[in-house]
Amino acid sequence: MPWEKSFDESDVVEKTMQVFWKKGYAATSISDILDVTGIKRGSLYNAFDGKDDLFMRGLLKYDAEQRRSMMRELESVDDPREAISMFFDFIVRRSNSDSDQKGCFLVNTSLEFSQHSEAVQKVVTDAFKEISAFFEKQIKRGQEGGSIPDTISPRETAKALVASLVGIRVMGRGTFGKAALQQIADQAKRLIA
Amino acid sequence: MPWEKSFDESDVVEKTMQVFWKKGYAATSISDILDVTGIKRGSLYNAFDGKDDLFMRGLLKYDAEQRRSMMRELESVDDPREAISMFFDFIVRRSNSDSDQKGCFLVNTSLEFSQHSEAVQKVVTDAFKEISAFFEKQIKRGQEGGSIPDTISPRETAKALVASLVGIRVMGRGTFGKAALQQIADQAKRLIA
DNA sequence: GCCTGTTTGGACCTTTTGGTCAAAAAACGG
DNA sequence: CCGTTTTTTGACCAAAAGGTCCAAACAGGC
Repeated sequence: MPWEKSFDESDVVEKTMQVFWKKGYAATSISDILDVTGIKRGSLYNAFDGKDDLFMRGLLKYDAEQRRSMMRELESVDDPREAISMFFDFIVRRSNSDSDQKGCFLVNTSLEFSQHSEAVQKVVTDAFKEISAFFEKQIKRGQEGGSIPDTISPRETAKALVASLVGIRVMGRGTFGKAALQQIADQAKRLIA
Repeated sequence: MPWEKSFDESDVVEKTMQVFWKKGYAATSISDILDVTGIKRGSLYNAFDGKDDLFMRGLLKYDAEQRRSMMRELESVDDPREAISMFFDFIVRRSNSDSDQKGCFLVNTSLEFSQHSEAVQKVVTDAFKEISAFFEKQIKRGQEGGSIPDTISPRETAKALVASLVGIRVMGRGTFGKAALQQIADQAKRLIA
């Protein structure tokens, strides 16, 4: 059994993810990836299947490390109102602390829609569905506990919260200033007030 | 004085706009534009400056014909609450009636952020600022007339409405179903209830 | 220290990219 | 019907795209 790779495979995926995240799929070239990873062409194609493969891996990594891990933390928050509130604050903080203003990789990808495979599209839509389901669950919990009014519709309000979240992610790429994002988040919370 | 162009220049811009709108800047090639317009390479470069120029013209056309013209109509609506409501319904209808699910050209462009010139970025940010200002104005009018509660902040609520709008436009590209968009819009309206 | 099987580097390939150019074609004034 | 002026056409270009390939470099087992 001879030899291990000299480069860290997951490190390459990480760096590749960053580029796709920032520039999008179409605007990112293999040369860009070579530059940022320091790896050589042959090594890349020896370890991965190509551009699509790299993109998918990056997207899955993002989904696991950013979205899923955050949601796992929030699942353990007792107060459902607080869980939703923290979700928004977390996203605002994330948006405002990224000097590259890359936004959300999932949102960005959802707008490159047509140029992606069904598999990629599924990752994105599933992610949004899960976020929506999370909000819905928390709203129901809040209604049971009496902290959220029974008059609102859990499912529809959940979708509205997702839309606000997406809006924050888009506007966070430069259209509005930093202060605005928190303001939007605070307004969105009024939907469950 | 000899000869007029055999092709309709504004027709070329229209068709070009549709392609950029649907596929984005990076994923659209000159050949795509040639195909969809039926024009030949030389003619294109004789009439326009290049890809960037075409993109800018398309974006300006969209802004004028879609966003500005809609807002002009809404300016003349008496009831401020109704004006805001109609804005959302209009966008929902537009999203749901587009079989290509192209979304909003301005929103799409705002996510291609980094690859565009300052001039393009300005068109986008100005558009959002104007929409926000429109909402703010209507909210203030509503408060003066008594149809919108004084307790809400006009400026911040306006921004939240913009974010919701953007969210609808993004989710309208395929993530959520058609019914969901109207539901989100209806929830967003609760911010001024 | 040599054989074995993998990784590496980079030359190379084809296709596509955005863009140029010169010759041919066409409408107008005279 | 002839020059002038502009559009049109398609060949052409250099650069960049994504991807392939193979000789050289390499770390194990024996």
